[in-house]
Amino acid sequence: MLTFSEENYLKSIFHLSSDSEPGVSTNSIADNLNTKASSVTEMLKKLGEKNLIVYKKYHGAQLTEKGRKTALNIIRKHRLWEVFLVDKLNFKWDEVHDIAEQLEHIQSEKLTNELDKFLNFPTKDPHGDPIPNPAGFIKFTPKLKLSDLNIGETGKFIGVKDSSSAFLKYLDKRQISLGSNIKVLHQEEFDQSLHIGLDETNLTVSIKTASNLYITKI
Amino acid sequence: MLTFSEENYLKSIFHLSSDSEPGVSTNSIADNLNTKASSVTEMLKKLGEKNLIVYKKYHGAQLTEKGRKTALNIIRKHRLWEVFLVDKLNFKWDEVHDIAEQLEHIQSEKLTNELDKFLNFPTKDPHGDPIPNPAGFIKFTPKLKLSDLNIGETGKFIGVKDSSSAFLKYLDKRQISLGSNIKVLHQEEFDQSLHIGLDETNLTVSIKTASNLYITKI
DNA sequence: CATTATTTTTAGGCTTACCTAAAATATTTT
DNA sequence: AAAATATTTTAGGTAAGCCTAAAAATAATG
Repeated sequence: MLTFSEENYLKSIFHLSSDSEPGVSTNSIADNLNTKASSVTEMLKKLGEKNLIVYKKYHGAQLTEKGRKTALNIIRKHRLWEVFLVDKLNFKWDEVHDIAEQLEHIQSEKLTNELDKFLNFPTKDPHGDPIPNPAGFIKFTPKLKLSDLNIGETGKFIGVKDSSSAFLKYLDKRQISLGSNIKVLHQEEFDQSLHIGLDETNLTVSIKTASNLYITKI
Repeated sequence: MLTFSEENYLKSIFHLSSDSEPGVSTNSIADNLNTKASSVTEMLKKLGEKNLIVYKKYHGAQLTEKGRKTALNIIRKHRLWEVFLVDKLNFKWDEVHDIAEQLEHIQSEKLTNELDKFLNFPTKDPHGDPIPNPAGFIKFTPKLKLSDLNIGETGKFIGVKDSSSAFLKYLDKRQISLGSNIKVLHQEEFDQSLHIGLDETNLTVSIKTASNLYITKI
């Protein structure tokens, strides 16, 4: 049985892990969790003792298999609850994160699995992120950004990098929604903004926006 | 914003309050929450400072209007989640309490109200207990027990006093379910057990069981 | 009504998860 | 590679919520 705090650290370490860098740094975790480096050090020691991470002083943390499974279970719950909130309770995709942050800590395997069944075994959450299965398997799709496309290419919008409420609301306003096909028509020289074709209309998005949209080439 | 602990104390004080006795005693709260009297004293001071209870040293605690509203909101969430678990996720009435104990602390008024709507504004939880409305109004029905009936009288089973998993499972086994009509046929002299008629069958229940079943005369 | 028993509070400790400030280690720069 | 900078850890504190044991207040009893 882990505390909420321990669970949040594991989740943070999971999200900050990349294939390239072996260890997740103390400061990056502190930033991510809005806490101080000294608090992180303390927690890393504890998680290390519980064999959830491998912690080497001054060299960051790496999830063990046990830690990874635990993190993925929390992420599974988070994303299932997000689907519940949007599909069943009429929440918008920009309103669900904070509530799911609370719900992800509810302990009941049966609950998680019954919820999964009730929602018809969804594979993605409302932001396009994949939902791990009960065994902790997660299907990663290569993360191509809209800004990576060449002029003339078309992509299908499948997820967001920045899932802040502000960004999600902005996308709603521009009517850019998950599943849309987006064609890159032209790129401005001076600010790299992209002219894109979306359904029957054309619009312009900044390079910053474009690099927050995940797509698959089609 | 209250902590889980503070919320649990308020709920406990609410459940232990009766019209007759003005204050809820320190020890009864300690028993109810499986904690020690000294911990309770400490918390009562804090809740008093927050104007959630009126606390007089050595004379127990009484909820203020603010405290009562807060307690009822937590109870509302607890009972709505229980309905959700039973009606939507196929849980049995004896499996929902512990999970609802966790879910009742989720903070989001919108979530509570959308859940209420999704469940079609239920008025009772799976154990027959009334669900407070968003304003904190709760409809109490007079609590008559099966053991209060006279021989020959009939009552409708509307709720349980003891909602422990063991008791609920026992009722399932005897096929005594919410809504059944129960007629008191005879009472044994030596152990006060009751012979009752339930649907087309007759059975015997101990006086202890009978005093844990709430009914309305019909 | 004084004595005994029970209940409640106080005093002093413990753990978790935070914090700041100082010390230690790594990394980068010259 | 030595000096400067950045990162991380250690040391020492705080608040919440729990604990045990002792003291104080209330309630029960002869």
